[in-house]
Amino acid sequence: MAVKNLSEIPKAYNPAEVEDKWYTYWEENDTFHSERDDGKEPFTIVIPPPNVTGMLHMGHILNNTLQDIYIRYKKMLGYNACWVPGTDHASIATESKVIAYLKEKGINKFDIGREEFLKHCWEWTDKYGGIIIKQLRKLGTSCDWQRQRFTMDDHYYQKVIEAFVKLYKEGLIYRGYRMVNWCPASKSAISDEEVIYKTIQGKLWHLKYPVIDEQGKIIDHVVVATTRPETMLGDTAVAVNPNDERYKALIGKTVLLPLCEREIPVVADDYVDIEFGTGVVKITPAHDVNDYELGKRHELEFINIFNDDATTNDNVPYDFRNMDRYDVRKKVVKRFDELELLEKVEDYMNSVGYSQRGDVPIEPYLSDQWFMKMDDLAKPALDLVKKGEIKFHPNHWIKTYEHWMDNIRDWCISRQLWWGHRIPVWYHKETKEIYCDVTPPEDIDNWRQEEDVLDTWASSWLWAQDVFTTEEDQKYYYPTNLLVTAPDIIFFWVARMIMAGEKFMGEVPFKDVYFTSLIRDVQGRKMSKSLGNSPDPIDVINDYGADALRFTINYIAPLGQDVLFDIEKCEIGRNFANKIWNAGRFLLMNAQDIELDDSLKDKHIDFADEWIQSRFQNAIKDLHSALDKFEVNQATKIIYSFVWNDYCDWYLELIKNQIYSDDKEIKSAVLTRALLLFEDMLKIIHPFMPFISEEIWQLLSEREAGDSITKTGFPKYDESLINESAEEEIDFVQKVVAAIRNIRGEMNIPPSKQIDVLIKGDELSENQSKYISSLARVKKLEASQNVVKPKASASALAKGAEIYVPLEGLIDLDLERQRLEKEKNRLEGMLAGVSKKLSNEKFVNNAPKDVVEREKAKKADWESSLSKINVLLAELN
RNA sequence: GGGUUCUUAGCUCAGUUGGUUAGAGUGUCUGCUUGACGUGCAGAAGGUCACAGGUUCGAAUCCUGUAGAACCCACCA
Repeated sequence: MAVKNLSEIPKAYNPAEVEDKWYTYWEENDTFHSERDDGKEPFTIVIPPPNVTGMLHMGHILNNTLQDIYIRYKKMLGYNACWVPGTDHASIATESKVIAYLKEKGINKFDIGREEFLKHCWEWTDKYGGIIIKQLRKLGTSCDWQRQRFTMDDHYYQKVIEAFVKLYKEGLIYRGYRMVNWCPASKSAISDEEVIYKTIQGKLWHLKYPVIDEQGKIIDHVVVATTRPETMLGDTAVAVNPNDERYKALIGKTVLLPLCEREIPVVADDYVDIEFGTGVVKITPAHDVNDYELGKRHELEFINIFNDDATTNDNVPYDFRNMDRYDVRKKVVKRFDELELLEKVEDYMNSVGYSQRGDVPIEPYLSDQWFMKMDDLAKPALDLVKKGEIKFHPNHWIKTYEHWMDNIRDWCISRQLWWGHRIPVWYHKETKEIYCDVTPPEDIDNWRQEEDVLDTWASSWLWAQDVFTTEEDQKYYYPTNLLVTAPDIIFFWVARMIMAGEKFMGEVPFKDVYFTSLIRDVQGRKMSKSLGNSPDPIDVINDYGADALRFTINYIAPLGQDVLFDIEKCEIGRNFANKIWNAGRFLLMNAQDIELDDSLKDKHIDFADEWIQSRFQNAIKDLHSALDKFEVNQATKIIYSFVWNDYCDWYLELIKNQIYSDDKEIKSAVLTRALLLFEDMLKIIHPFMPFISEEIWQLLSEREAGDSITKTGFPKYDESLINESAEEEIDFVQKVVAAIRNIRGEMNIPPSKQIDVLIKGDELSENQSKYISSLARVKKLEASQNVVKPKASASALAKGAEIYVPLEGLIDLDLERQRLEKEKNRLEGMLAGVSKKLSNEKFVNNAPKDVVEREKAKKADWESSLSKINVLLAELN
């Protein structure tokens, strides 16, 4: 083995120079492509498809880094890892963008017609659809780009239609005239899940309605309280609670609806809360969900007063027509005031449903829509999760999922849009007969196809199964293994994919679901465009490097809790990358002028080698365990502390003597081992930081064309390398060195000044002396049980051994006394605790034996230390 | 109204079934041109584990309650 000849390795790692280079290399060499291979077990992930016109944001970074970690990790473990990327057509989101774009050019979609409009949508998709995909490459994602899919691909489109037809024929999809959530901005129905409730400071208007007798004479007034006075134009009743003593006489009477001059009944219904407002409710059956139900119970008239954009229609009095709903509100209130029918206006905090996409208040609206029956689909999907066939991480999401599934209502799947999967239903022009199939009716001229398209989620719910375009592929890769997604789409997507998997495949779509953290800013606010608190990940990558961003975001992201992200936190990852870089640089620079020799790797071994191997095996073991439990931030911490603390801070320092040895063979043996371990270390780093690990791996020796660290195996855990006695020995060295450094620090002894050290304790091995001397900068080191403390010296304890540093002329007795007093106090405190425990009979009798034994050992240990400290203190005086 | 999660060092967070001296990063302070790295090295200070009860020989950890925070669901005219 020979390291590459390096004229100069830059002092600081420069990610910008290496990242694009390796991504191109990986793509050119098909590094991420997966083919069916029956001899290999697949590990499959389907990407949560971002909106085709979307831009990468911080949430995507966390999400996709996690997927990439698992794909690269599993690939290195020998699985046939396949990560299918793609995008979602995002029906409503994309359509509104195209509409806005056309509007600027003065074009209305209805003027140009469906076909023309869809052309614009496809142009838009082609123009912006590649952006997020390119951005993902900057992050280093190892997606199988040859398998890139789009929810409007021909094959996928066909599958969506087939699913609809199947469910329709089974009676699970039906058409109905129902009250739905209407988005006046997109002029479409939306599902319950697309309604976001916001708490809004509003008002409660108290309106007086005249009560009339049979002759039409006003005999009284009732006062109704409403947050939406404009809907009074559609009122067809007034309701009171049947048990409300105040209004018993009113039931069955008639009210003359002001402005409309319509006579409407007073009905009695339990729905009315006696305590709330005036106890009298105006009923608008066509524009309120509760009023709708009440209207059906009392067979009231349903008067729709709005057009599809929430302007008033011809069902309202002439003066109020063709006005925006909020203008009508003002006008209605004003007129009531003029008529002296406005009793009062109160401030009122109200929860208002907004359209998720349109960001305007939704309007409950009666219309013909398509619905999917949920009960039969939800039950098995719930069972799969409850039985553990699909595992949620963290698993508390099961409760949320269960609650939703238990209370699920039918899903409104039709959208009054054009961009999407058009519902495969045709209506006979004459007979009104309904035809539903994957192919249009033969006598197509006699039929009219349904105008509506499907909800985006009624296409993406097939994602896990239909990104595979051949039966063989589907059979091989499905069920997928892991889904990584944000919890905010648990209902939209996760739940429905589980339903679709069970319904169409008879099998779970994935075995594990990892719900990622939500990324917030340092103040804990959601990242949003309007707040401007969402950094552009591409800027962050340019400033810090993709590896740094990847590592940082996982390092700070706990499983299941929000992440408070700040760009400056990327210093964690950048510094770490730089640390790895410099460790490699150090080894490579020293290996330049010698021959590395694999046959030397078992020669001149000492316990530093055994120690680091043991530490490394432990790290591998812990890493597997953390990743198996989806504790990815724990995994990053294992890597960080092994690389930084064990490998760099101690191991490299311990072997420096040998690296600088004049004996070429020793030097060669030590460097060979250090580099072999370093190479293994790069492999465990690779899933987390693919670029820098590839870069250095390629520098370590001459590689074949197309080789990649990605294709190497993950280092195998080897229990025989666990070496507890080596760990013990180095632990002692570390403690002694730390104690001496502490004395140096506290006594202000400059690092450049060499000191003598005496240790009263067991004699040291040759290696131990060597290491302690060099790491603590010791001139003369002596260790034995016969050591006597020199007069003017500072002292400390380490694992029972007494350490003396003679400081004639340098020692500050007060400082030394303080140091020892501090240690004495600490020991006394701990001793008091353990003594109390051991003198408690109940503890001694009840606690497990090994716990009691441990406490006893502690006590003995501390007592011995304390007495030594006391002697040292006495000697000071 | 129902539910979920959370409250540990100045800040951000670990702390696995209750049992070592409650840890890390960052920030602060001190020292360091030590032949990889100042994006670094060494050292130090800093915590009544939100509060109150309870269970237990023993609680940051389990239970109950209180206060506070975030989110989800339902929804109030």
